[in-house]
Amino acid sequence: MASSENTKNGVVQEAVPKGAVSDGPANVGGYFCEAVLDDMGDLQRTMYCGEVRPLHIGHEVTLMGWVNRRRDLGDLIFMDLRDRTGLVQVVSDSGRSSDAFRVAETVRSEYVLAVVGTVAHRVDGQVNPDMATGAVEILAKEIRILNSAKTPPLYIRDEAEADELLRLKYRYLDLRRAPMQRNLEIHHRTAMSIRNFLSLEGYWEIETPMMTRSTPEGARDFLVPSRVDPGKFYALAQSPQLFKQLLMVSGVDKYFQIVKCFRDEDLRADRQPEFTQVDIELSFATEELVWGMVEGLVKRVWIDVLGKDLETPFPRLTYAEAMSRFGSDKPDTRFGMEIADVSSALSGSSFGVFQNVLASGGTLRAIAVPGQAGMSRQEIDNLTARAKTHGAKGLVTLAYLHGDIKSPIKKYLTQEELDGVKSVVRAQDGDMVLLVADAFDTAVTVLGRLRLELGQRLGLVSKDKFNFLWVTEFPLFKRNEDTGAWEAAHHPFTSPLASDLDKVKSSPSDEEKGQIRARMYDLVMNGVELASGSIRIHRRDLQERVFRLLGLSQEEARLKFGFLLDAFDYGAPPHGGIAFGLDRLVMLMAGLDTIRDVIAFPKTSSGSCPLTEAPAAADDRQLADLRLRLVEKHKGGPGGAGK
RNA sequence: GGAGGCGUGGUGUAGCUGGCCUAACAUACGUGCCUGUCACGCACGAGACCGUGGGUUCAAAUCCCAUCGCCUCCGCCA
Repeated sequence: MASSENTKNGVVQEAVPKGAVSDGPANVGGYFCEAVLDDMGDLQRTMYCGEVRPLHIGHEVTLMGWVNRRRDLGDLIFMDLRDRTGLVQVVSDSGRSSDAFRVAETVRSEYVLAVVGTVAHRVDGQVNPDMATGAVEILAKEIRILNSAKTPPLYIRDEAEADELLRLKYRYLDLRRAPMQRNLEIHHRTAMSIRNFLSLEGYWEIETPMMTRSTPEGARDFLVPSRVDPGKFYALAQSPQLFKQLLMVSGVDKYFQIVKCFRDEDLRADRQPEFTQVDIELSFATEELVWGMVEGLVKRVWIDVLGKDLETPFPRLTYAEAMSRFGSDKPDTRFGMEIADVSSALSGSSFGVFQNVLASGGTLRAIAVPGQAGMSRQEIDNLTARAKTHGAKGLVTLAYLHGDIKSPIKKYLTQEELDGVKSVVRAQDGDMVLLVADAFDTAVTVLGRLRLELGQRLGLVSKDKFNFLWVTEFPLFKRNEDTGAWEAAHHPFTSPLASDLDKVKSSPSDEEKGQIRARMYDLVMNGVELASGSIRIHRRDLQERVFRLLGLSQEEARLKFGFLLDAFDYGAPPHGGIAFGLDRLVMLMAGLDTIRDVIAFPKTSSGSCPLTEAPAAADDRQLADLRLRLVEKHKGGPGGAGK
């Protein structure tokens, strides 16, 4: 092009702020400004790119899409045109249609085109077996540039190698990539499958308020100041819990909602401040009813979305059993290495630490790590350090190798005791036994975490397994480590187990409080909590009693939950339900490690959105409307330049 | 709130036991050539002062301090 000389000056750069994507010289001096943009005019898309097949050969088609790649061979130009269905090759040569060819010469990556052309067989030997449309190509008759594009700051390729911050800033480009489109589709199809299933089962989808009142317990609320009533705040709903219970009182009978929930807590790979729940509630519920329904639902989703069947019913495990066997309330059952109680095998041991722990009500627990008896000194030290960060005071190792045993405490143990441990933890020759002596909770939690870490590291976790299970009979209350106060383990509306009801009715001691079990259940898959629910309390007297045990005065209870208690006075049916983390579910189905990849516009781990730059400051006028004044953020203590 | 990792042309990385770095490689981008490419090829070219601020030093991308951002984990998430 004649103007190419002038475009070389790299003019643009100086105007572009650092860190911004620069316009390529051609984009600026040349095509980007000069490109003659066409109108769709009377053109209508006749099919999608990825769906062209040999059966369409000879047909004239009109395709619309983005230029994925262009291969310019001089008098022959190939372009891969992309839409959400995939790619198809468009060919333009100087001989066939010189108009189309002239346009093709000016086209660049990510330009938006309308292509009219004939579907043709590829020339002999030029079929691309790696492409769904690899047997055909489009002989371009007309090419219209519907829009030009700057050189994108990320590659629109399947393999994402870009920094995630950049991907989030240009999310609309990141989402052009096929794997991301696939994730969005899986998300959509999962939601559709759930809607269909529940709808057919007689559940009504009902919307509940996002702006509601702050709940005192649980996660931190996102607050929304009221302009009309200055000094007062709404809270963004953490879950529709109370509303769905009220809907049961209303006689809705079966409710569900695919709903955004908000929690102002720190983020993780699988935690976002706003996330989507599948919230379900039904009247006259029993555990069996809920579990059966959920099993049917999950089965349906797996078939609809993944084309795979699941075996139901799912195995069940009580909380107590899950803790003692796996050291977790969400055990990953894809591999063994279960925790064993070696207390009685070592009860007579002369090792002082064991004696002390046992005497003070503690326990000795162990796992056998397969084939790891030959672990190096350093590996053992690392494991011990890991155990300590998880809360253990130490870690005892027993290496069973070639019929011999290597252990720092070998001299304190008899052969009988060593054999006893080996048989209780079901260790084979060549295994490394890890033993923690501590209070029950600490011992199993530490070993549970080591079990997970080692299972991962040793490749014992098979990626293609989906191991579902129900964890049941959770404790109703748990103690807050910091304050010592009793809190609801799930939420305060969870019904106690009938057999533990007498403990609720009386004035239980702390020990008894800790023993009260709840009609609560979690659906766990591969070590991830997928759903959580319970049979609720539906009677005022019982609800008030539970509030009291949680340390809520009658006054406070009425202030915060009066509307619920009142509702219970008017014929509340027994009811219960469950809530799924939809994004987590989709993440697991898609085989991903982070929930961000299945959410179109997620937040970074500090809660910001690089695309919109939210959160952002409010201007004075907004603050004035809300009668809010900001307090200066004070920097840390007096500058201790002591170093 | 705490711990760890990362931050170098548009992108992905190397360099980071200080001087051979007036920063390398790949890719993308631009120009030219090429009628069967499909990660097209070939040639030429433009492009970063190394997140930011301060310090140490004759000398810093490289060491130290602070700070910002991203990621992971712990706490937290009824």
